[in-house]
Amino acid sequence: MQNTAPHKRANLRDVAAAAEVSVATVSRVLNAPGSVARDTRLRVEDAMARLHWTPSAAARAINSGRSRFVGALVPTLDHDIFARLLAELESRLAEHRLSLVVATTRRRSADEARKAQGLLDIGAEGLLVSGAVRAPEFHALIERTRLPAVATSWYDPGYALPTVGYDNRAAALMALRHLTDLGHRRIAVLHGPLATNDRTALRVTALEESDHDLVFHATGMTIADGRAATRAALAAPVRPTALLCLSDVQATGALQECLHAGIRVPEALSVIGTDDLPGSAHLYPALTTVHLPVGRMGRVAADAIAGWVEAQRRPEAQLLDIALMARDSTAAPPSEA
Amino acid sequence: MQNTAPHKRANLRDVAAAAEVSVATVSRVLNAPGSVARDTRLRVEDAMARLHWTPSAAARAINSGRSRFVGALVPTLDHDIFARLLAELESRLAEHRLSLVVATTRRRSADEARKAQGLLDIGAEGLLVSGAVRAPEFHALIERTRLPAVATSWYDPGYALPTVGYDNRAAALMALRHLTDLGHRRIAVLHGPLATNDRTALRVTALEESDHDLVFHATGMTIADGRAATRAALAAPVRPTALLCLSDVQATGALQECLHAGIRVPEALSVIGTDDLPGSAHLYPALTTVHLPVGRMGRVAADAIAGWVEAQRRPEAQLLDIALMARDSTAAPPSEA
DNA sequence: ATGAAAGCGCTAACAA
DNA sequence: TTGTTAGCGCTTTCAT
Repeated sequence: MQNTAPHKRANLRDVAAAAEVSVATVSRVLNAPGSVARDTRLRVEDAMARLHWTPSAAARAINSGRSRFVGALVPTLDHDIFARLLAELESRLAEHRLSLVVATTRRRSADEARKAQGLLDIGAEGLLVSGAVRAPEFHALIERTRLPAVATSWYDPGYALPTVGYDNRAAALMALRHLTDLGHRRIAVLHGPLATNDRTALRVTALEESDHDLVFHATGMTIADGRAATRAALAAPVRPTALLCLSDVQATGALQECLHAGIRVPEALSVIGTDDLPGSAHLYPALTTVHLPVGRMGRVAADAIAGWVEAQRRPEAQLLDIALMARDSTAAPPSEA
Repeated sequence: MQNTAPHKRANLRDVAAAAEVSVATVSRVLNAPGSVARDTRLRVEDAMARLHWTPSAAARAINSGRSRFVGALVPTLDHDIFARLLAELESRLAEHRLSLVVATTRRRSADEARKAQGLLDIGAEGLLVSGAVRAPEFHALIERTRLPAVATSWYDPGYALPTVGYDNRAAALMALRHLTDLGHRRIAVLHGPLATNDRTALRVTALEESDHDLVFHATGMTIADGRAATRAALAAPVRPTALLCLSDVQATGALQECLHAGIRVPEALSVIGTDDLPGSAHLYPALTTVHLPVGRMGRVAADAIAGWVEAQRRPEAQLLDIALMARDSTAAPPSEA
């Protein structure tokens, strides 16, 4: 029989008592171990261990005004690109001793503001968002609270939030250039929804502004959508010699459709993607695509937001390099059509 | 010029002052609105809005002893299966007004205990882990702290933690049965690392214990690994007529390899997977596989942990159904070999 | 229905 | 180097 209370979690006072020091000393071995005499410190640490004590994050937060976590607002986790982004964010933030709380917006503008508010309510010190946020309430919130927030997946030094990402226009044009350099003139473009995805919109706009005569096919973001859009593109009166897909997922669908339809790639049709997903190099044929540095983007964004919340350093917009990965799905167009 | 303090975030006291009530009343409109007179409540709510006030999560946590978030410990986010699991967890937990903090273990036993401790330190009320956790320190931690924790991706009513998942042995045997029913006798099995993935180990063991004469090929969890292992399997002195892949990723690699090598599937070789990833139905040929209900698992697990932390209801282990998705990558073996 | 006041577990200014 | 003590923003008795 012990006469201590039944089973309450120990607190700092208990540790102080057990180590026969004051609460301040215990707090010191936590926050400034150097300022505590060696054997005092040892006694305290021993007491902490005996009582299985860990400081209460809530109590520390209330005093320090810091919660040590940031929120990430992504449209979905179903797309490999966001999953990889989060993975890198999480591991890099951990190095800054920051945790990551995840929220998904399902591409709904209403969710953007609501979930951002939710993250704020639970004490997020910063926000990471993917792409431009449409909801005006979101921006009002950020402005009002002065919450550090960085946007990823695109680059725009003029945006309200610091951006860490690549040049989406350049990515689309790089793919286009590759095709035209090979001699393609009849090119169909497969792209995702413009209304809910500004990166896609940027890519499409860049292509529209080029002098080339492109046919655009809007579709969804799944492999099945890519297949369907490919069917549509190939059924056009003037059949394209190349398919420019603004997402590797759609390109994957395009390749599948060609396989099913018996169309030889790249001999009869060239296919190029955008993203360079892990699987893209292993498709049949290996997909030529524009590499978007998602992993590095995650790390850079993590450092940016960490620097901001830790040291009040508002980061500059950062442009990350993209690169053409020429593989086996593109070639010169068939000599005569 | 205002003579209020520069720009401090409002607190409950400020709201009370603005509404000309006591702090207790403000607290009440938050926690028991019914017990406050209608127009007092209106006055308070108005003050809250005017001051843009939201309660501090840390302060509430310190008083209520509740942080309202749970942690998820997953090996990686790079695999579609974990990404989908997290997506479902997050959205379902949100319905319970719980947030999700993500931590990845990179399949390292040392990380399991370290990251779990980290989640605890920041105040997680519960833990969700994927698969069996090897690290003994993890279990010691759970036991000592009595932290609600549920394991997903497998089913074992005898495990230390409540499990929410499917029968991995049955999944492997279901795939095997499909092949043998078709007449296959020479079957090669492609599987991932046994040492770090217990679900894989369960599947492999089940196959080993069957009476069938199977050849096992251990490989990694990428498409490239699947391709390499397929090459190895097909180079065997007695060439298999079917490939049983314990992951759809490996099956995808197998299909790619066959495409590259000019091996016709399913005429010359049957390929079956396990997982039923979103893309699997769109491979060429469409992959026959065993469907694992990852989405539902996420929702069920979220409900389980929520019930536990909210109502101290330790959940029962839950078995989820699996199903064979017979598509185009399997057929009877070639008549003569 | 409302208010006064005592904490929750910790940090940090100030003293010694 | 160590201790005392006043908060941090909120919840929760206990009065009224």
